[in-house]
Amino acid sequence: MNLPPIIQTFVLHFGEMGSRWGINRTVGQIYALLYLSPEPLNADQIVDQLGFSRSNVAMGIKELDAMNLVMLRHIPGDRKDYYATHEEIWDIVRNLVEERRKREIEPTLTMLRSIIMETPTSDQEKFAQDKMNEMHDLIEMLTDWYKDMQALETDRLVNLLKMGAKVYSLYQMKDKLKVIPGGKSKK
Amino acid sequence: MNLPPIIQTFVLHFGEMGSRWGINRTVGQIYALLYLSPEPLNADQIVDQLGFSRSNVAMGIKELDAMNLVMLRHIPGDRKDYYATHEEIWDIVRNLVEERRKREIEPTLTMLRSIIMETPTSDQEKFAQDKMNEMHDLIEMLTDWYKDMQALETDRLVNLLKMGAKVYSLYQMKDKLKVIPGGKSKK
DNA sequence: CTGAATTTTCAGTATATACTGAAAATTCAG
DNA sequence: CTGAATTTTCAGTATATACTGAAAATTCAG
Repeated sequence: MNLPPIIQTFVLHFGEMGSRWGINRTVGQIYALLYLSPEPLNADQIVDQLGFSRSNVAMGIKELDAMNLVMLRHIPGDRKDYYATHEEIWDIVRNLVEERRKREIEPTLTMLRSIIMETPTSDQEKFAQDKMNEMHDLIEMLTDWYKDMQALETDRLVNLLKMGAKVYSLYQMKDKLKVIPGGKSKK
Repeated sequence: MNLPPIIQTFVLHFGEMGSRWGINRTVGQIYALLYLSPEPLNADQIVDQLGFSRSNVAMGIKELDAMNLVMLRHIPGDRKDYYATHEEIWDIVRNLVEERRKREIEPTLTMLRSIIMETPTSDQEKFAQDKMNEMHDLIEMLTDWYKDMQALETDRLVNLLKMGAKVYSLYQMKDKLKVIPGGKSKK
């Protein structure tokens, strides 16, 4: 690996972090490298900079592509495939959350729903079903909330997040409030 | 493994899901079993129901304990250690999020902060630092928001989440509103 | 259509992680 | 304090995952 120290630290960190996610070291490093690169990179450039085999890089790119984390780019007059990460960091976040939802939350909800349907044959099963039902409702509530947030435009979402819990005091006030016809919004 | 089918499906699912997290199959299954059990279980009971070795169970419990996902219980007149999950499902969620924050987010923030401090020695490093700075600010904003939410009582948090994006229209209205002295809150 | 450039696949191997059984350590009733 | 009950540790092994190099497949300039 032959990178400026600042970049190397970042790349190595994401390699390690990757394993806490489902993604392996190689994939984490490739992503980190692309994220920090001002220009799209081709597979050979990645090989040069990270030092693992060509085929490993190909597999890593394929995986990143399947997760929508990386975009294929072409440079006129060059047959090589170049890859880049999304420009806008909020697009990346939305994507990460969405991928997680698909891969982890949805299958769990499906499993829970099908089990909750079944008729329990013992007190033990009845108890277990009740617990699963509780879990199901909670997860569903969280994903519904998330879908709502996902639908907001980024700057609105940021506003809301920046308010944090302050929005709650507003919420509590709602019945004490009345629209003033001539009032001005901040915008 | 000798469990009622409903419970077995759930336990196996969490075993598989575990690997998408950082936790292994054994740990996932033990947790799922404890979650569905009306009573705390001891290591031997877990061995009987899940069918892996005593020592593996001991290690799994230790890991769950380190993550605060499991509580040690004692039954009068019995020397064995019994374990149970938290009763309140929101406690579980808060715990999971908190553990993740500690294990994934905090180290990343620390790394980013220390790199951002350094003086770039090239345009490439400058560019990389700018990207890291953007990432840092975004992560910090999200964790600040999360800390705010974590501090809310559960029922308030649930209210807020259930409102979803509707809270945003409230937020936009805030300058058009005025407190009506005699107004009644919902409570 | 040809063949050089490029990417992908895949069997084989290396590495990391999970799991076991036996032994050591700890706990506590008597 | 003793020793049976219980838990924990750990070296060895099994299993799963990551990685490589070579060969196959694909792409496209000429």
